[in-house]
Amino acid sequence: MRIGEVATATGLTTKTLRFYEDRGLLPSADRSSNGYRHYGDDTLARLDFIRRSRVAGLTLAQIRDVLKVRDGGQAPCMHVSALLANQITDLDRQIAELVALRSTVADLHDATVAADPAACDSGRICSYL
Amino acid sequence: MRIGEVATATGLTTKTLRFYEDRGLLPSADRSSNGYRHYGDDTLARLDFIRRSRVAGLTLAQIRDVLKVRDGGQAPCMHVSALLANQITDLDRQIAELVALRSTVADLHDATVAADPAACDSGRICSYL
DNA sequence: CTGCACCTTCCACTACACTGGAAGGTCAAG
DNA sequence: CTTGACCTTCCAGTGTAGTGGAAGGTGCAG
Repeated sequence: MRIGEVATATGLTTKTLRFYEDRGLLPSADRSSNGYRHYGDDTLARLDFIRRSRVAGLTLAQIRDVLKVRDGGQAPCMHVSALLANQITDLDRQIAELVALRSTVADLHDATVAADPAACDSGRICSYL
Repeated sequence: MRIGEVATATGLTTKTLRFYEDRGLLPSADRSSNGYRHYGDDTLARLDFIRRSRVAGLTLAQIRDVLKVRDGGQAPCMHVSALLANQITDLDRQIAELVALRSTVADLHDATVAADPAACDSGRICSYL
């Protein structure tokens, strides 16, 4: 398959496919005599793996590392398991931060709603923030 | 005060202060005859406002707009109130996304823990993702 | 032979908030 | 007079995941 066909089959753009190659998620593609990239069907499975991994919130760098393990002939199970565990820890931290921020902002907003406009001219630019 | 003193007083770097000026959060500073920036004490209040706004998760562009309203002589109350309301909506959306993602990733991780390593060699690169 | 779709590379740009470094001017102390 | 701590400007890079466009080669139909 040429790059455009892979793009159509996966819903990605040719730009993105070249970008993935550049970032090491796809191996350097075989070329026909005219220089066009040429892909086998295994590429579609690989791109679907990349898609699933993206949906799971992994970065391209993380996905690249998993693929590198796999391409080295090793089953990436342990690696993937550890990666997902880290991912969960990260997500919990991010969620906690956002929830705390939400609470802070909600308090600030409540103050703006129940406010005396005259207070606006204190020396702190805005009395609500 | 010179820029270094402001930096020390606020805990920011001189780089950041020049950057804020460039982005319109600080007005073009007065200069001494040698070209050095020269700040009044009101700058500290302004930078503290910027700090509080940053803590509330506002972007520099949003803070700049609030300051522009304020510098125009208007009390930015209504503007700030609307901004905070938007911010809460955004945060709720982000939190919901992260919670959903956390659930997806947790399910994937559970599968890796309770797994049969032999399944790793199916044609999908990694059977867990 | 000309148009069109397709492919190639390379460079720049997006948003965000800085940060690093080069090259040079200023000022007080020793 | 030199050292060192300041200050100035400007350019470039960080990380993320691409996107946009220029300039040019390839291959097939009409």
